[in-house]
Amino acid sequence: MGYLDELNTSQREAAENIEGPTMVIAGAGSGKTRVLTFRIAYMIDKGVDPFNIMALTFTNKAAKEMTERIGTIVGGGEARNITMGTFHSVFSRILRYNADRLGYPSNFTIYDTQDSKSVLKSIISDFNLDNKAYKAGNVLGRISSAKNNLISPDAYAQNADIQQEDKMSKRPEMGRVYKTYANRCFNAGAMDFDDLLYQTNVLLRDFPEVLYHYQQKFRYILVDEYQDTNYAQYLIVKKLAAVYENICVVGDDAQSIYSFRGANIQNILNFKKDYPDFKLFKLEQNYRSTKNIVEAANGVIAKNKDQIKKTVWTDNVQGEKIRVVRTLTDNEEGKLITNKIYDAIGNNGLYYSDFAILYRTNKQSRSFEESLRKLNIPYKIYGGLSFYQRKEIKDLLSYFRLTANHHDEEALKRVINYPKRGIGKTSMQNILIEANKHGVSAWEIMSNFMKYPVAINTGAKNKMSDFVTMIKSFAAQLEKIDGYTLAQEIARTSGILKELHTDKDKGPEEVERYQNIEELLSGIRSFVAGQGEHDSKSLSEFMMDVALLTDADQNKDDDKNHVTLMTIHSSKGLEFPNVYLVGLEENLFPSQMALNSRTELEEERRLFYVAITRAKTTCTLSYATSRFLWGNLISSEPSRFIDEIDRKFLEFEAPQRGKGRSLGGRLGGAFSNPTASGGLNKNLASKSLTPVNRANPPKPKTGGTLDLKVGYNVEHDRFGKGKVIQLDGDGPDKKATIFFPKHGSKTVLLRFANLKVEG
DNA sequence: CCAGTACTTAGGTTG
DNA sequence: TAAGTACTGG
Repeated sequence: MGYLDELNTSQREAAENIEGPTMVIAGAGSGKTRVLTFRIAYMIDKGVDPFNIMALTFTNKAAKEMTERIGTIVGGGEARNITMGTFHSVFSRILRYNADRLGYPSNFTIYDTQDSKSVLKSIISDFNLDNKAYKAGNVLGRISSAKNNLISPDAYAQNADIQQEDKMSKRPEMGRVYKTYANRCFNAGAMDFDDLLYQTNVLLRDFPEVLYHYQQKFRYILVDEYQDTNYAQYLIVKKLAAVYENICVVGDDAQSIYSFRGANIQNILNFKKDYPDFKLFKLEQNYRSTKNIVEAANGVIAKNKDQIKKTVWTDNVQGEKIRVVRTLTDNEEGKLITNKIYDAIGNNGLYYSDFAILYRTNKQSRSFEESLRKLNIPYKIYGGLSFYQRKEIKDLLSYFRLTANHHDEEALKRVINYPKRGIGKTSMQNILIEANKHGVSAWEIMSNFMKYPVAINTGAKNKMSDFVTMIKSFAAQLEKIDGYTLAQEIARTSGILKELHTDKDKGPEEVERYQNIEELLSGIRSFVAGQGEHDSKSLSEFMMDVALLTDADQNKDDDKNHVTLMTIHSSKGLEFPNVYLVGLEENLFPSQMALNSRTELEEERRLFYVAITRAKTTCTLSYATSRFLWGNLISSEPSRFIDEIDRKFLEFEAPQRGKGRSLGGRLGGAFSNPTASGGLNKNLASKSLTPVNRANPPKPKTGGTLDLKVGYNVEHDRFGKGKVIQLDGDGPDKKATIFFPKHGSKTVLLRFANLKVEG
């Protein structure tokens, strides 16, 4: 157990106190992960069975890091038996195992936020609600917070306070929407992210034997980032720990920055009430940053009223002062910071990866991105669209989802007519209406036209039946062949691969799409390979985890030596030698939206605290006195947070010479630049052209509807020459799918297409 | 069905 | 400004 010698006194005490309720308040950079991992290692050394340990984190990254670190201490074999992961992944596994008790299939789909919003959009439109008051995102937020507070649809509808709130925000039908949403998800065999916590609570509440089982299994429970737990998470942990009370929570109230999504600081305070004889450990020595940085940050956070008292200190060197720089515009800010990084690397031989640019809002990344590119500095912007959210990935995954769970309605809607197979919106709408009428899935209707007569034409019915047959043929192989082989077959047979392949020679974006699909498939291949040849995994196994994966889980071996650009929120838990904290302006940071209440402002201040404490050696703050906002140049004042740092830790940098000149050049250019008015003229010109085109009367339609056959060569006004590859629909709905060498294959309505048939 | 246009809106984010 | 959605004409 020599590894314990690597801990300081309070770290060691916290790690060794493995019995009974324990709370660890861990200041920034105080070695929190180290305590957690050593604590688990110590437990195992003391004879605790790894099967009895559950460790919960908030991000996949944290879970992965901890697994690896424990593995190096106690050995991978032991580490594997610990139940470790995010709340969502750990409880999704428990839910799958017990799904039948709740009436869900064990292979239930996990709807991501996109799916959830799409369900809500269709409900809102079905109910004819005003989609201004009922924006899918807002409605989902409302439902999400209900679920996180364990309020069922029925309880929601009966709660007078909630009804009042919804009336005030012009959403009186919220209760009905929530209930319908829950029903549709259930009928689709789908849980959304919040359900994973909500339904776990239902499971533990309604099935005492299940609760008993997991109480016995998880005799030792650890929770990381406890300040970020919401009520649903809090209650799960409380119930599971109720018998043995071997619960250890680790967190830092000063770094609570997610209250806007339901995190509740009160959970830290409740801990005292729930476990009066708990032991409290404070980790106050910072190993990360210089004295200047630590003390400056302390001074800032001291301005908050709500906090648990602690004194973070460090033995590290005094270090440089925090630099404050001012620029005239946001573009100027980008150039200046980028130049500083360029110089620092050139003069001191540092790595690109020693630098991070942190900002409050994603859109601020633009000016830095431009300047970094100009100087050829490698950078990576974190955040934004993740791999798994990309259209082509979601499309293919939808086929996999549908194969595993036929009732998955969002997957069905996505791919029923992609690639094009002549199943239109109206036909599908009729199916969905029928499904909702009977309270069954759309699949149920489509595979049982005898039982559920629907008024759509036979052609569409036949095509749907073909689709059903195709998916069923995939499903028949789910447990027979390995996941990679099946995934490949689905990609091919469904037509997705072909669809993207015909696009391939079009442009870089199309090529990228194709590459993404290849990347997904190769990801499946490595997942499936597992240990040996005989235990290769199935596609259903892959699908169980895929909804919970994020970009960080992709083991890409790309170059790690780059400047990091990210929001302060996503920087939590990370550290960098040199941090540039940009856009320190009133109404931007603190955000304008946080100025209404003390608690909101305090959360912004904690965010500022998190930002400063990411820095190990140097920290630079910057602000611009004017900034482009939605097309307008607005002037801005320096953030109050700069003033909140004691002057003795700051060094104000004189604005650089020549800056005024370059700005003058820019503005002057904009005012006097002939292209500005030229551009305007161009717009006017193109507008005045349109009526001229319209003046050309459309040619009268020839009888193309009648005698067109597959294989004919035709000519289209816009797409040029092509060959008919498919014909669908009748009368006015008659349409042709035509392959145009220049534009790929298109489907056109014959009524409008004005095709010329070539002799 | 496709493509072009008019109109709206704008935070932070994990799973 | 930029991006996304809803609408409209062929």
